[in-house]
Amino acid sequence: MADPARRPDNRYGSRPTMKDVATRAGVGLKTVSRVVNGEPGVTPDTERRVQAAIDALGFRRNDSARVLRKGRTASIGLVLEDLADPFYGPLSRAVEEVARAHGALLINGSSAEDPDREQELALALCARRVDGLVIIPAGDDHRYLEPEIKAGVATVFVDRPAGKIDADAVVSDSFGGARDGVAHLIAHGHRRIGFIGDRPNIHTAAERLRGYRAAMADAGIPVQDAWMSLGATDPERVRRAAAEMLSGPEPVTAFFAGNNRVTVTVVRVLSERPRPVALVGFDDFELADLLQPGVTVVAQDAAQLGRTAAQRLFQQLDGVLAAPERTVLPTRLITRGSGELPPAD
Amino acid sequence: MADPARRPDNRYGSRPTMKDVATRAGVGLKTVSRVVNGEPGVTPDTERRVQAAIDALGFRRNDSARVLRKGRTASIGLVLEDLADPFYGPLSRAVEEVARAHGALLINGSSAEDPDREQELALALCARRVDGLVIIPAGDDHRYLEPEIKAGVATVFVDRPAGKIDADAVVSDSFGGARDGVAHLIAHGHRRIGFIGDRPNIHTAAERLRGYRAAMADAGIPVQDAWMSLGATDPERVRRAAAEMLSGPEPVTAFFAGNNRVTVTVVRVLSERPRPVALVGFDDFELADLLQPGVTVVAQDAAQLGRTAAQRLFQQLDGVLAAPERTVLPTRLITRGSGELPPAD
DNA sequence: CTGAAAGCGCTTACAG
DNA sequence: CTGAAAGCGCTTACAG
Repeated sequence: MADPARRPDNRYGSRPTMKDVATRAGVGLKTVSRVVNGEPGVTPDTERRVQAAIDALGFRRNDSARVLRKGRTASIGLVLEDLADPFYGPLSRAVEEVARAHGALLINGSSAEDPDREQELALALCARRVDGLVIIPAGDDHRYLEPEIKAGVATVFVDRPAGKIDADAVVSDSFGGARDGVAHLIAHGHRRIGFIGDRPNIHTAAERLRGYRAAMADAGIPVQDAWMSLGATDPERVRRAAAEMLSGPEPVTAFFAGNNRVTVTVVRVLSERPRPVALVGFDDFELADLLQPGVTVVAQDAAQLGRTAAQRLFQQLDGVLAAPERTVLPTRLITRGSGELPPAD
Repeated sequence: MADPARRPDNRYGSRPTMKDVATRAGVGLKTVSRVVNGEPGVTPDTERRVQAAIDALGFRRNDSARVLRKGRTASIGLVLEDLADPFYGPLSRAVEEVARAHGALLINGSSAEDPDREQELALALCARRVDGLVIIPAGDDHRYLEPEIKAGVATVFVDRPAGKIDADAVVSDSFGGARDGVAHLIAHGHRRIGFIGDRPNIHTAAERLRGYRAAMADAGIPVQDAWMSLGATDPERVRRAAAEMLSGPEPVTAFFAGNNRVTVTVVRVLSERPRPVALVGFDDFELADLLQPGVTVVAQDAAQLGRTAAQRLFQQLDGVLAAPERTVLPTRLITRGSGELPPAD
C-alpha cells in the first residue's frame, strides 16, 4: 500500500516517476535521468540496476514535464479546413512525414472554414507551446498571431497567404493555373465559358477568378456577369449556379470549376444532361480519368505544398531564414477529354 | 528537433509568465491565476488591473505547465494507417469533433501499416501523456500497451480489434458485409467469383475472406484456390491477381474486392477489357455512382466508426465503462450496376 | 478577497 | 562517476 506505482484504481497519479525509480534502484534522481536519456557517465553496473527498476515499475518518462523544462515541445500544429476533404489528406501526410523526420509530433484540427474557429484552434496550439504552426487560413486577418510569432512560434501559411501580417506562405499558382485552363477551353473554340468558384473572400478563389478574366481578356472575349458565380461550394449552390448558366438563349458551352468540390458537382450536373458541355477543373481527383469523358484538370501537388511548408517551418526553427517569403508552386494541365470537347452549338 | 543548444536566444524564454503579470499588476501569483481561469473571488478593480497587465505583456497561459500540475492533458492521440487514405479522412474528422466537444486536442500520426511504427507512435503519445488513444492497428500484438492501459490511458481500437490484449474495439461487420456482397453476385447468376483482398494478417481482410467463403458455401459452390488472392493492395499486385483470374479456360465472371484501394484498381483493369465482368467492392468511394457502370459496394460508415470510438474513449475517461467490449457496426449494400451484371458466358 | 508555500516530473548547473 | 538543489510555469491546499 505504500508503493504508489501499483494502485490500479487511481487512474492518474498512479504512474511511477523518476523519483520512484531512483528509490527502488538505490541511486540519485540524476542518475536515473542519465540512464533514461542515454547520457554517458554511468557505470554498466549502475545502469543495469536502474534499468531493472525501470522495467519492474513500468516507468515511462513524462515528456510533458521534460518539455516544460527544456523549452521546445517537439510538436507542431496544423490547422486546416477539413480533415475529411480529400485535398488535405496528402497535404497532412506530407507535413507529418517532415515533422517525423525532425522528431516532432503533429497536432491538427479543422477550422471548418470558420475564421473564429481557426483562431481558437491556432491559439490553443500556441498555449500548448507547439514549436510551430502550419495554417491553411479560413480567415483573412491574422494579426491575432503577431504576439505568438514575436514570442518565437514558427509559422507558415499554406494554400492561401496570411492576411494583414507578413508571414511565410506556400501556395499554388492559382492565377496562372486558372488562366491556362481557361485558355485551353478557348483554344478548343469556346467563348461562353462559365466560372464557378469558392467564396470571393478566399484568396485562391479570387486569384482563380482573376486568371479566368485574364484568359478571356487575352482572347478579346467580353465577360458577362452571368457567367461568374462565387460562393459556398455545397452541392445545392453549385447545382443552381450551373443550371442557371446552362439555361437561357445563350447558355455557356464550357465550365471552369474553381476547386475539386465544385468540379465533382458540375460533373454530376453534366452527367444528367444530354448535350455535352466542356469542363476543366482546378485540382485533380481520384478516378478523374475513369469518368466518361475523363475530366481535364489543372492539377496542384497537395503533398508538395505540405512538404514545402513544413520544411520552411523547420528552417525557421533552425534560425536559417531571413524575411518571410511567398513560395509559389506551379500547376499542371492534365488533358483527359472533358476539356477538349468542342462547343455544342 | 534542432539541437536545443544552438537555438537562437531563448525563443520561449521571452514569453511572459503569470509571475511577470503578477509583478506588473502588483498582485500575487494566485490572483493572476484566478483571473486567467475565470475563478470567482476577485474584485472588479483587481481584475481590471490584472487584465491590463495581461494585455500589455501579451501573456498567454502555458498549458504545458498547467497540464503537468493537473494530471489530464486534454489531448488524445489517433494512430491510423495513412492520413492520405480517403477512408481515414472522415474517420479522423469524426474523432476530432468528439474530442473538440470534450475540449480536447487531437494528436495524430500514420503507422504506414508498419507495426513497429505503430508502437513507436503510440508510446510516444503515451509519453506525452495523452488522456486516451484511438488506434487503427497495423500490428497484431498490442501487449506493449498493457502498462499504459493499467496506468490509466484510455484506449479504443477502431476498424480492427486489438491483438493479444483485451480492449475496446469498434469495427464494421466485415464478415456479414462480405457475405452479403458475394451472395448478391451469386443471386445474379455468378458461380466463378474472384476475391482480391488485403494481406491475410489484417483482421478485416481475413474476416471478409471468411464472409466470401460462407456465401459460397451457403450456395453450395466449391471454391477454387485460384479464385482467392490476398496480399498488398498496391496496384501492381492487384492488377496481376485480377489478370490471372480473368485468364485461362474458366475465368471468373465477377469480382469481390476487399477494400476501396482494391476496388479502384479492379475498376481500372475492367475498364481496359471488352467483356463485362461484375464487381462488388467493400467500402464506398466518391464518384462510384458516376462510373459506367456505377460500382456496387458494401458501404461502411467511416465517420460513424470514428465517432463511436471517440465516444467510448471519453466514456472510459469518465469511468462509466465496465469491461472492454467489441462494437460491430452494420454495413449496407448499395447497388449501382456493376454488381448486377450477369455472367458473361 | 488575497497570497505565500509546496509540488507536478522532469532538466540544468554545479559540487563532490 | 554520482547526486543535492534549484527551477521550468503553472495549480493545489491552506492561511490570513
